[in-house]
Amino acid sequence: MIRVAGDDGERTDAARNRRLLLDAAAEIVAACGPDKLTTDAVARRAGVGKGTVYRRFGNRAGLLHALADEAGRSFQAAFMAGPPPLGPGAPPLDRLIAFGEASIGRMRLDGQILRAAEQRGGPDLEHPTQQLTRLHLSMLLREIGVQDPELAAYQLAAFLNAGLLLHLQENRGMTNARLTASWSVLVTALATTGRR
Amino acid sequence: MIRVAGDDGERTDAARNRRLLLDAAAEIVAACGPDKLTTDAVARRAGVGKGTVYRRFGNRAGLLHALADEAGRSFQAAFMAGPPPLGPGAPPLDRLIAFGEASIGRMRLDGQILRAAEQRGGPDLEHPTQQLTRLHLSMLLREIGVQDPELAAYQLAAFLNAGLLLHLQENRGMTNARLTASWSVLVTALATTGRR
DNA sequence: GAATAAAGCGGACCGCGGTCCGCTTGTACT
DNA sequence: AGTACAAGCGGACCGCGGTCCGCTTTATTC
Repeated sequence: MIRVAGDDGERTDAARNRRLLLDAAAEIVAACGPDKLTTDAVARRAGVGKGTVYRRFGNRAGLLHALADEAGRSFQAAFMAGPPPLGPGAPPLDRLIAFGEASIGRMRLDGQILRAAEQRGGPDLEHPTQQLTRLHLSMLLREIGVQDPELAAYQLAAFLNAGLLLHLQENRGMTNARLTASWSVLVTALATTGRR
Repeated sequence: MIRVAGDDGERTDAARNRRLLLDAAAEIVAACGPDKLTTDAVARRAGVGKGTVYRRFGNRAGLLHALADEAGRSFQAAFMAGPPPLGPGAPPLDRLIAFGEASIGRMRLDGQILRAAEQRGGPDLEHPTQQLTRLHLSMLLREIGVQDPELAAYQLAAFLNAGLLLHLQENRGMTNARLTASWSVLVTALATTGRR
């Protein structure tokens, strides 16, 4: 088995079908919203069988996650390697505040998909994207000197959950300014008092 | 229409069926766990039609919620009218800490049902029980003088979410002591720095 | 107790997520 | 090119949540 550039162990037809499915899914979501995305419809539109959806993505949520990740890749790049205060270079507390602000602002655009990707029992806590978010948060929290940064990262991530933020924005009419302010208060409080 | 004691507008047969269904559900959960509870099975066991389940409880999650509420009634009583520090009489920060500790400890017993009652997109944020929790939290936060107590209550409640806590306990092996400690740090930080 | 309206009831039915398994296709080796 | 085999594929199939609608029971009025 010889592997070539861009190959991650996938057969060429499999890779092609992954793209077909992702594109089909993106079109359906754009047209009807994530709630209307059925695995049948996306398979039909992609011109493949339904089994292929599950082979590639595990389940419906996996497909949505893959979609959300494509949309969120630039966000990841921004907080990992972009300009401060979101990216490296700024003090950790500033980066935390910027991260929350960016996460909240992002909801208007990608929130629907992110929420749809969460399945019963809240977000997939062990999904790579979630892990990356928490890793980032815990790194910043550790720099600040917060006790138990891993667990604190879970706490903070729980509030940045798409389902919650969208609910607050849409059903409770909370402005992004208010959400951001409350986030700032929380992380500032942790940074000031929650030291080791 | 003459109403008698205990009557909340339900016809007698309806009330009887509600009890039959709740009892049947409790039995199934006790025997097989909440994941095995199907609406068909509970209807069959209660000796009623499936439509009745939906007439009484709206959906599967509603049934689980009703079940969880029965189990959690004593907890509600404890933090609303029980002895301090959980109940009234203690300083608000102490009550907050006690509330988190009690919520965390409660998971071992009722966590399964509480998690099962949460549906896609996290917990039912507007369910009366959730509202009561947040009302309690926001009251204590307001006493302390925290900015925007309503929103802070959402933040704190997000961390006390059953799905998250159970995940941390079961899949990440976190002890209740560690969870409680982190909760204390968080609320103490808010109380110290997050003032208006 | 007869009439009547409303509330309740039940189970057939539907759509969707997810599985399964026999068939096909791509890949590596000769 | 030929062969062998793993990987991929597709769509029939299943179980469950949720809806719908014609029938039954209950409560009220006269």
